[in-house]
Amino acid sequence: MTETPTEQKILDAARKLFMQKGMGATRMQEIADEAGINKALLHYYFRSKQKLFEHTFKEAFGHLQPSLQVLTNIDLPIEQRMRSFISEYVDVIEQNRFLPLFIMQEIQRDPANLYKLMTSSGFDPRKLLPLLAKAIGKSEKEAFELILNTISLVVFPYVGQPLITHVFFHGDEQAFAQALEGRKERITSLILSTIKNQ
Amino acid sequence: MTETPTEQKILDAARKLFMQKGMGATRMQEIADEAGINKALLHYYFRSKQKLFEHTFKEAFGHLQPSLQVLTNIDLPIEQRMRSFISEYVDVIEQNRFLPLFIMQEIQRDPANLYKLMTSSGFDPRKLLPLLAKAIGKSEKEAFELILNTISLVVFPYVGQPLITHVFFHGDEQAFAQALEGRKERITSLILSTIKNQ
DNA sequence: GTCTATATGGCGATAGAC
DNA sequence: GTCTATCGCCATATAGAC
Repeated sequence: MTETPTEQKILDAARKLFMQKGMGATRMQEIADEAGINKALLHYYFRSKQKLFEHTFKEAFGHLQPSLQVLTNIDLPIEQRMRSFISEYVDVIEQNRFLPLFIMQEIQRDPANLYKLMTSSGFDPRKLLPLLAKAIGKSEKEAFELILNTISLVVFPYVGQPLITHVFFHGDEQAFAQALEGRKERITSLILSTIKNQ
Repeated sequence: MTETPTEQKILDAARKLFMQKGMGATRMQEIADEAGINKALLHYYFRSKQKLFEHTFKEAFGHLQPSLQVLTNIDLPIEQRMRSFISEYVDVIEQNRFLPLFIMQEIQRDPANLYKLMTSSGFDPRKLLPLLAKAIGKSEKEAFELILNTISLVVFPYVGQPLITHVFFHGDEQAFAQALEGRKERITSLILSTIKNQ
């Protein structure tokens, strides 16, 4: 802890660039320039690009955990849980735009590692299905579909953002952001409509 | 047309590897090995890696075009159009499992190129919004959300498949496929419920 | 058309002075 | 701790023999 100013500058720069361009397309030189320091210093503080990336990623991924945890809070009614989950999940993504993309990539590369990352911070999605099934009074199959639909609706727009922005907003990212305003609430309504009885 | 056997071998190898690993992570050497020929031959038939990639991508992406076209068929009622679109889109993906991932990667790499690819085959998503807005009797903003939600629900499970299979089905891909059975119809119902008046 | 050998350039990483 | 200079590798691409 208690990071040095330089270390902090590096992390800020790395986060920003990884967010914008992803790990593969980001050059160490760019991070150094953005941080206003030399390329060699990156390797002095973090041994490799991979380690630097993992560091910034874990930091960001950790922010998702609270929103996942809320799903398992059986003291709240299911409607409330879903509402909070969607709201917090979207907020975190908005502040860490590269997270969905990274997760997509990591899903293809090593899904087991990603699962380990989740469980190691105390959230096991496998335990989620029985919990949700009971809460909605339906089968685990339907609980699975509930969570699948929710994540789909929340995450996809951000993964598709470059194309969506280009096609529908002529490259204007602010217009894209504006189009997504209030989407949290609309998704919530749509999802909740699927768990009403009948 | 009438490709030479070597050309065909290259295309088969390239398609397979690009789909599995993406353009950035696939090496020309790997393609040559998979095709059973030499690296230099790749450049003899296709001038560059970029050109080879675009060639295979266009081929695969072309399979999606018919399902997109059906959206613009104003002779059909909107409910029918959405139903057919979802059904055909899912069918194509089921038969080309890596296509969503392929497209995801291209979205990040070069969205403008992807858009050009769509329009060049006669489908312009920009013209879709006014069409859909009229059909559902709502604003273009709501038409945008309609198409966004639909694609999200259709595509996401396939992009997330490796993680989903690992977490919820302990690696059993058949169980995953089974869980998605009938999803076409469930998505359709959900989507159609959003375009009913009020 | 197909191969071997090599040019060319970029990037991550390191050595070593200060 | 921070810098300059450079190494070493790998990937795309090309030259040229056969």
